[in-house]
Amino acid sequence: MPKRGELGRRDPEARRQAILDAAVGVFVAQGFAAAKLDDVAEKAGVAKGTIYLHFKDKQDLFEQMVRAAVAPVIERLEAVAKLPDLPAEVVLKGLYEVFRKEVLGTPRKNLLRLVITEGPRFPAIGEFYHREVVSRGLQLMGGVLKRAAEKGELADDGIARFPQLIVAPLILAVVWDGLLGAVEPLDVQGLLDVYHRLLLAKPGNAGEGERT
Amino acid sequence: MPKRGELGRRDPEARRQAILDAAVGVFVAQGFAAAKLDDVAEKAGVAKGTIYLHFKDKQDLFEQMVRAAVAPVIERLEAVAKLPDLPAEVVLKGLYEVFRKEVLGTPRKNLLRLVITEGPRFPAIGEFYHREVVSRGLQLMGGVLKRAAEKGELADDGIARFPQLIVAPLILAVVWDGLLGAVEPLDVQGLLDVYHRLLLAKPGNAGEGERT
Amino acid sequence: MPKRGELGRRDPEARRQAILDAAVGVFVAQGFAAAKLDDVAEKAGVAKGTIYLHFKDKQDLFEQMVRAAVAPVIERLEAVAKLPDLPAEVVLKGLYEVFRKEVLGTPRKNLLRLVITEGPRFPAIGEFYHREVVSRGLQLMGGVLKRAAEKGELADDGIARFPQLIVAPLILAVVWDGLLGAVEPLDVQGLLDVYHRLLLAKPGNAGEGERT
Amino acid sequence: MPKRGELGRRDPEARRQAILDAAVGVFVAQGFAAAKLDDVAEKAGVAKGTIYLHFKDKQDLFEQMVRAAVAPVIERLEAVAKLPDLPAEVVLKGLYEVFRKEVLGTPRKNLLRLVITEGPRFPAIGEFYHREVVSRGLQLMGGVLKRAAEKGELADDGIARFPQLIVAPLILAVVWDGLLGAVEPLDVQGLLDVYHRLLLAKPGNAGEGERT
DNA sequence: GATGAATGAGGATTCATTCAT
DNA sequence: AATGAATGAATCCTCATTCAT
Repeated sequence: MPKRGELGRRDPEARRQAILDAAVGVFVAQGFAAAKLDDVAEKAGVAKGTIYLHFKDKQDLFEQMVRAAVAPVIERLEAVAKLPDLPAEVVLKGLYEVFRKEVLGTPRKNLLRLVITEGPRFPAIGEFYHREVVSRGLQLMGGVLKRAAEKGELADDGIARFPQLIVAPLILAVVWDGLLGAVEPLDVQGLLDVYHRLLLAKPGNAGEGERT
Repeated sequence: MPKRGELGRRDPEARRQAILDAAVGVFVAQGFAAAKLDDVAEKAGVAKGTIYLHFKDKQDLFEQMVRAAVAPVIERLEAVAKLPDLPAEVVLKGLYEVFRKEVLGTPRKNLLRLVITEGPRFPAIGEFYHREVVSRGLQLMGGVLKRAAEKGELADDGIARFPQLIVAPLILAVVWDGLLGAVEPLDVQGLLDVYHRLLLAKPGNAGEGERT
Repeated sequence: MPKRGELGRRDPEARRQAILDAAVGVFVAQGFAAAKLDDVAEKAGVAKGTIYLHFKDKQDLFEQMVRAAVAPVIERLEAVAKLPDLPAEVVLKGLYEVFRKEVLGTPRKNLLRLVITEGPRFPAIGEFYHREVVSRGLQLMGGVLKRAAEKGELADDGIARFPQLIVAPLILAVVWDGLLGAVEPLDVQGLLDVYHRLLLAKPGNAGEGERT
Repeated sequence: MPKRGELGRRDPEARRQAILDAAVGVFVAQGFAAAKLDDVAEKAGVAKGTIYLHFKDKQDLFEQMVRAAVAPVIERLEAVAKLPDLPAEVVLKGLYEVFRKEVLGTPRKNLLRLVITEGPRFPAIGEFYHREVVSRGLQLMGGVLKRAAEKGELADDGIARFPQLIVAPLILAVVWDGLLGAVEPLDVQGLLDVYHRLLLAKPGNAGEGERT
């Protein structure tokens, strides 16, 4: 939380970023409609008017904030896409591991929840998110699963037709955490372990997996 | 959409219900913060002030609306709980079928999404929802799964430890529909079919590797 | 300047009128852009929000205020139009007399100046003013002048083609009063007397008129 | 509309003038209150801050802008004042001709309207305008008219006491154009012709009824 | 109880003015 | 001097809540 004036007048990009960072926090905590730009400004250490030097209005700030926050995810996806073909086992393990450590264990999960929450009211966000994240992710996972299916590694070849299934427990975890986390925490690690086994278990060898 | 005056002046309960019904629509469409009580009143065919005769304030209306809307679900759960033990196969099939037809195919899905998205800002809702729906549902599914596991019907006995998994694709479907449904609709039926197969063990490996 | 609460809740028309009355004062004093609705509300003895129960927004208030303020003028015009044909001499004398006493000598002149001032930025006002006041007035004066011309009462028959000329010294007086009145007051009575004589003087009898 | 940088950095006077020129356009189009200094700066090809190097604040810019814009008029008046005495006939004809061609037919009329409409809120402008333009103009016209009256050229000698009357149809034309020009254009030429005839005595009654 | 006009705190946005560069 | 990013006071407008009828 930078204090007023710490940001050099010279670096507009830093200011912009400070506003975006502050916006994440405020929008996540309050939702779009209830978020106050005053709060964003204060948190960013800038004056109210400054926000409007960088963003057209509240909605623009919101959308750009989502884009900026999602950018690293996109980069990751692109990086992964360039990797040589990896076995489904490895990809899944890595995905769940990364998600658990770098999303669920961090405030980042709140952003995902925010997208889920506000997306329906912001078509632009839905489209952007689909284009940049979802369709790329599906493509990637689709490829991995198809190869796995061909090698007979999947418990059910139908999985390859629904790469979304890979992500289902992650969405569940995020939603659960937001709604019920305070009442009954979820053992995400355990859940993902089971799910992972479930996806890859060959018929006929169910349940043989080790558990931590 | 009842018109003003159609509600008997004598029946406060009908008025209350009319307000709740109207509230569902408005809150679902706008979210809590952006919802206008003016709209609720108009939709309910009631004067704005009347809302305050039945509900303490906007938040109270919201919470009671969720309770009321969730009530039928609770009843269903209770009814099902009284049924004799049914095989997992049947229960799952029925659950997915009902969900697909009576939730996803209807405005009701929006309510579930509303709970998911606004819940985090309303602890009372999280607690209520957990107490009345989630814990009961888990209990129910837990029992079904445990029995299924004992009979070796599950692809992985770990599933019995995470009844939440049963619901994961449903949550996915609801979230997808809200965020991406307009861009790329999801073949829910196909998805659930695959998932259903995935959860249930293939013939030939029944009873293997029981643990516990 | 009614005080808050003096207006019965029951009489919305009175409130509306109070707001309009207050608006005249504020808009006249500040101009449209600089006028503060807070001031209007305070002057009208109502809360800010109340204004919006009667008027869509600031511009709507402005336009309706002009309409309301101009209404009596329109009525007058209509009343005069129903009168039997009067000689130009009488009509002119009456017009100048009324204008001097009931417009120039009162705050009403400020409203005329406001219309002149803001009209160009509010086409709706220009059109309304033309339709309701100007064209009717021209019609009226046109008839009077035509008859006068036929009877040879006019100094120049061309006047009948430009009924606007009747009004020229009145506009001059209003404009002068606003811009220069504080520095050098204008003897409107004297000016109008001369102008009156000028219009009606028959060629050949110039200057024979008595002066008060 | 000079582009940034075209103005010599060396010539502060040119910058000042560029700002004044831009200001005319913006103030005329929007009025004082609604005019934005951002627009002035952009139009002048200057940074917003630069305005404050030349003018104390918005009001100062406005007042100086009026002074600058009115300056040529003053020069004209002075030039005319040095001319030998001309007959009223010629002076009037010339005045109306010049006004019609160089004011009404040009954006300059907007400036006159601006002075008329904003003047009342800026006493300094009223005083300045009176001192520099109005009183000189009146003096000038007063002289012309007095001589004309003595020669019996006026339709009514009273005109000499109200030189303002000369200008009444011009004010009318400017006001009409702003308020009603879009709805019903005014035949200024015709109007002025009639008025001109009206002011000047018909042959045959010259010299009658002189009064001091 | 029911109404809906009235309230006024609250929040998004604008823009004259300042000031570090 | 010139710049234009930054400021924050000012203002329109909304809407949850109240209350006289």
